[in-house]
Amino acid sequence: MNHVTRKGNRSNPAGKPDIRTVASLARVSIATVSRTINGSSAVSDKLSKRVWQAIEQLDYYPNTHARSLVSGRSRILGIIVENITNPFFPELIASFEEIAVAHGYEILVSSANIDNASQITTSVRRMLERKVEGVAVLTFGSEETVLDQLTAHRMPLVLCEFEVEDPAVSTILIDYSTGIHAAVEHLVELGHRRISFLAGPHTLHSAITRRESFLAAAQKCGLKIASNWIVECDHTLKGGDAGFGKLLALKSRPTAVVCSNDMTAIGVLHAAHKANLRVPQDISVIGLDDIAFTDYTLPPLTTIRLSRMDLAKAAFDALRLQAEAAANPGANPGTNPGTHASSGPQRTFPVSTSLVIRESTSAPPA
Amino acid sequence: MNHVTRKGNRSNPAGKPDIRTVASLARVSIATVSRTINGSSAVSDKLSKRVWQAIEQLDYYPNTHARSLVSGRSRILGIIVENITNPFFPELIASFEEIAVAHGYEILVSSANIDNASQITTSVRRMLERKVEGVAVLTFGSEETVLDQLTAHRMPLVLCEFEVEDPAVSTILIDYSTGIHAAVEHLVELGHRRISFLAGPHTLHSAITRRESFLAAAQKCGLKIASNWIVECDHTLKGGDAGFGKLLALKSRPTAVVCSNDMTAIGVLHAAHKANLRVPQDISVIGLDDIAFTDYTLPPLTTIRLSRMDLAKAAFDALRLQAEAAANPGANPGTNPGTHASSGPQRTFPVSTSLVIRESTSAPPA
DNA sequence: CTGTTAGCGCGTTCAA
DNA sequence: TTGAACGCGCTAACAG
Repeated sequence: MNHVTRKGNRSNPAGKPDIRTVASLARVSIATVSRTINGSSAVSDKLSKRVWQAIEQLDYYPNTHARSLVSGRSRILGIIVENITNPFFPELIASFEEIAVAHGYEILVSSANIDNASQITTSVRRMLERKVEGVAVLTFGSEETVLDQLTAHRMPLVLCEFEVEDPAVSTILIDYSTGIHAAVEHLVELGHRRISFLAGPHTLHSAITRRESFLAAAQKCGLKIASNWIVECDHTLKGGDAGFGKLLALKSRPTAVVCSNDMTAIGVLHAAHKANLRVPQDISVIGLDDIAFTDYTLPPLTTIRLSRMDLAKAAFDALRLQAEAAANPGANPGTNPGTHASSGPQRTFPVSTSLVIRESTSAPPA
Repeated sequence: MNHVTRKGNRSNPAGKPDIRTVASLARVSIATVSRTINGSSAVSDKLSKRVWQAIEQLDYYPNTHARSLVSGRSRILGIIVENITNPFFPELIASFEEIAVAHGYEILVSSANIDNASQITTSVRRMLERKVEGVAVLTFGSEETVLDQLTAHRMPLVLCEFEVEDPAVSTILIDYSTGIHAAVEHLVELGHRRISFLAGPHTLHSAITRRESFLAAAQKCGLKIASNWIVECDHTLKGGDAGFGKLLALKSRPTAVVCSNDMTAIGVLHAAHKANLRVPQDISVIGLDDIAFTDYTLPPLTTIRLSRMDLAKAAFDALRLQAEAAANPGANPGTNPGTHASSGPQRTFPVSTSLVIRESTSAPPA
């Protein structure tokens, strides 16, 4: 404790400006300063102007710790992601950060490995200690462990592709169907009939959804998909490489492959090259996510776009709704007055996907 | 304010456990609880055990906001990066996070565009408001603006490749020479004599250092580097693509190109493919950073490795030293007692580089 | 509309 | 060694 006791010393010229420093310079009470800053209650123009002037003059900014302590609101949102080496996640975090900051929230990022129990315990602990008002669990499906720990503390949450009874848990529902259906249709129109799917881990809800969307789309297009054309990978470069290797070993090979994410697809590009297969002349490849790199792979990758911006916005909206509701429990937003039995505030948030055609798809070899 | 006034209500069975909740359960004073948690002063084994037991039983964890408020230490470190689409930075952030968390610090990430003045003002403001104890400015060189604002607030800083008088500013000195020299030597040994360098922006200190290291290495190897073989790019995929385009227009083309970073090199791979040049048969390419993707480019990229882990550790060490020094000004670490005129605590931190040979380099065409 | 006052949860003096 | 009391900077009651 290095502050000399200075009870009642309202000028404090040396150190950082206080709310009291501002108050005395503006010749008002600290309450008035607080009110003008927060706009919590009307302040006369005259005083308000004096206060803002003092704030500017002193380069004053409020102490968020004190603020959080007294208000019970930290204005921090947590975000947990996995596998930071997939560029999709940094881009997602950046979008989330941008939106949150624009709305006056801070973010606390944790890139824990979701299957490492001690890591996720640490992650949860960090969120709890810093008193985040909600957590976006953007691990795309393997979130059971983190879920238990967080819901046990009544933490508002938003997840992907996984609906939960808990009223504090919202869900982002990504419409993979549209994008994946467009991809399959695109291949069929090019003349492909034999299409493979390199799936993600069966432990990820969204990977399962992606695979099912693919199968549904194939069926809709009247395609028969041999079961060994569906191979489970792990959403990494290496996994895509290895997964495509399995496809190569088949006697009856597909002419096109749709991948559960772009990393897998880039791995496939790599494997195809090693096998002296040209993309797209010998084999067509489609990814999913549309990360920045897909414009610069060889060849540029046709992919199913999943907007980071949309996803981030959905996550933020969900969390803010929860945080705001928790802050003023009386408001009861989202319910018509009079229909008090209605379903409460919005808890599912849709995000769409779409096909981006580049150069990794063409007609199959004759 | 949703807490019902409960002055002196030390049991508080419903809500989150308090330090007072712990104290009463352990039948000690709150001071004793504080002391056992922080180990600030000796507590008898008997009481200490009772306290820890109560903490566990209640699943208590301290309120960091209250802690920060009273202690003046937030235990938060800021990190400002640019261009999050370059995978180097996410990997760097993840390493920094891991180290910081392991040492009980939280991190506050900001991915502002350094040339956007309002964005960086926002970023600085965020750091200030949350009372971070130091900021790692890992934008690799274009940090003047952020620097002014932060040093004006006496914020401890660590930068790359840019030494500053201010005793609160530390510098990470990356030994590019060794890695770049190894790269040039590698090319020379393969038989190359005509080597190009695709530089980074001249506004980045580290980009300048990289270029100068290249020129020095070339000279050491007895190479003549035509001035139009040095082309300034911008460390992006697109920039590398365009930069290589300029090289192609030359009558006297180089047989190898060293790039200021991996993103540039991947752009070159792309451009070479478009120009029907085979890598490495027709042209050799070397990157810098060794991001995860370089293992999966076509062909896998020979590159100069700059360890994210080392860099993150250097940044953390620098900041912690500053933060600790600021917390207890009496300690005077890093000076021999008796030589009170010595230079004070460590302020420069070295990081090394090394060559990683993959498949994008070979002998030049005959 | 404005000021006074209590106390958010905790670290740290000072006495005992 | 331990405990009582104070105050970190701020917001939210409550008076006026």
